[in-house]
Amino acid sequence: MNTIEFLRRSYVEALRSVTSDPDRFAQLLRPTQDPKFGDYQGNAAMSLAKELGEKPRDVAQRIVDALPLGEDFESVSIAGPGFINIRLSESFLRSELVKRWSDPADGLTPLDPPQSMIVDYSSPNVAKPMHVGHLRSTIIGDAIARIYRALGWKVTADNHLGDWGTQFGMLIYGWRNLRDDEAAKKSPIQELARLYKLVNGLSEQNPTIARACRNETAKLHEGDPENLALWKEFMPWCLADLEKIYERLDIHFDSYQGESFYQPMLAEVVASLKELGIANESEGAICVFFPDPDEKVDKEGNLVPLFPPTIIQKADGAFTYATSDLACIKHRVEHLHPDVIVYVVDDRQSLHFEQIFHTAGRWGFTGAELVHVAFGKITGKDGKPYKTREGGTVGLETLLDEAVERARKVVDENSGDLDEEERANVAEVVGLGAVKYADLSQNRMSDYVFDWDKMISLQGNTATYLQYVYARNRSIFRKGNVLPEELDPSRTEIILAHPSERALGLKLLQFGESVAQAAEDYKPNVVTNYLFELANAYNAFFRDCHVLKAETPELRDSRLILCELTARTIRRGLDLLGIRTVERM
RNA sequence: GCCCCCGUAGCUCAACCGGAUAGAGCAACGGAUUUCUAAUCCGUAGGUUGUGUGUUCGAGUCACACCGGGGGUACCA
Repeated sequence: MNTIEFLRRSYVEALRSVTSDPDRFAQLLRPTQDPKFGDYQGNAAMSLAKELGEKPRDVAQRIVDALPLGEDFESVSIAGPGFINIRLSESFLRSELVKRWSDPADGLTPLDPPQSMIVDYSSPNVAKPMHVGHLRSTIIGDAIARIYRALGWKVTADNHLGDWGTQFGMLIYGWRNLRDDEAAKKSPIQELARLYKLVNGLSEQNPTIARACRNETAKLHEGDPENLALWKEFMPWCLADLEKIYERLDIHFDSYQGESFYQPMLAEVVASLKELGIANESEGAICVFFPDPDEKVDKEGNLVPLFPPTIIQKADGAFTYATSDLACIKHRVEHLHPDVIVYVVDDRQSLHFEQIFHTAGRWGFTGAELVHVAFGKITGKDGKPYKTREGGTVGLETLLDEAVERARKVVDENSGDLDEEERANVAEVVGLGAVKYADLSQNRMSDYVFDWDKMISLQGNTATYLQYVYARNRSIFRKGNVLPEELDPSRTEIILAHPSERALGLKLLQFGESVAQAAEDYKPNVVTNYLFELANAYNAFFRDCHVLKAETPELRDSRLILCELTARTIRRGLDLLGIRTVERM
């Protein structure tokens, strides 16, 4: 159980003496911002006072009187207008830390009740090189999947590939007319990549080629056997190519159900929506309209719809991505029965998701909660979308290479004692970690400025800082010739006498509630904030409380236990974000 | 036109569905090194939270109106 949940149990009971709805006010229990106020504060009295017509401090006093002081709470006091400040007892912290030692989940407690979730993220177009624009969805989506999995949910990570688009017309055209047989034999993926680039360029300049490509795409969509055969031949190559980069990023999907997968269902979707009167013909296209049930009107007295209409079948008969997304919801709900479906897609598609979520609801697919986890764009220092110096899009692979290269430079400058192989590994872990963490540590809604120096710089809230704290921590065990397994907090008393020891102990016990918070809001930056605070608490401890030179063997062991718990928590926390650690750096 | 998102220190960002004196990092200045890894740490300085009204015990957070930036808005995805 999370520390705050434990506390809340007593708190709810105490609230029962002043309100019939204690759970609502128990939510107002939270960690204090300043340790001088204690560990947790309850803010219920002020708002309750109003309802009861009493003075806030009197209400607070009644709550405090009902709280069981003793074993678990060292002090409970009233401050200011009616804040209830709670300080946990050392014996409570100690016994929780002992439990934590043998907890394989490192203090993460399952979200109750455990449910199932589909996380839809990354979703690149196959056969086109991945670029910086795919980074956020991929990284944030993976973190959300990892976090929910760690909290006991059944998570399906699904990559909704763009595998049915116009790029295949170009590939088919190129393959037929411009293929280099030898190159194709040697590396079909590279040959496809070359052809895509080539034909894409050609068709921009040459309308005849552009038309030919569109024609090949149309034939594919109509089920032309030869084009379909080529598509089937290309797909495994494309997937293998994607897999390479996912492997490097340590990102793994449970399924790859892309646009092509839903293609056969689209006609039926349109038919069904028409039959139910949800979709209508308008200007030759089949559309879903969104009339406002409240019938709001504008200044001219015209009805204002909730949203503009969305087209599910174009006048030329083609389906749209709205159709595909609706088919996808239907399929997922009917076959996978998720409780929640999360779409990690950039903010610009907010309207689209509002439209299809609303439509799905009217269509009767209300079983799953549908969530659009939106995020802003990546910009350069000038505030404009991140581009290469030449103005082109930044390839993802190039970007990762540069991250590792930059990390390598720093490693070479600082870690002369590591051999070549270890340095390369450290550079990889640090470089990729920097890229991921820079993204995840930011509130996802705002645009974020891509800044190499800040990212790889090791001060402040960066992955490298945490990785370094971890490595220094491990160094203590090497230096002291101690194996963590040799420690045993059931034999060694954990001592929290120094304020820095106590603060670290408390911070360790707040891991679970932070991750739960991050999950609830789909905000990985809550985890990064926590880890940064934990690292700072550890640094203060490291400064104030010498471990190996502790005054007594008991104190030394106690501090080693705190070190080990910190290391585990950092490792686990970074793991939730898809970031690795190294023992030395 | 309408809708959505954003606006917090010079810069990059936090602030846990209204809580105590708005917190970090960078940059600046000052300090700590025969080290448990100085890639770390400590201190100083820096603010009318875009503006204005309102709601109340209490507002960066909520409401309304403006200002500024970005995005979306029926046949691309």
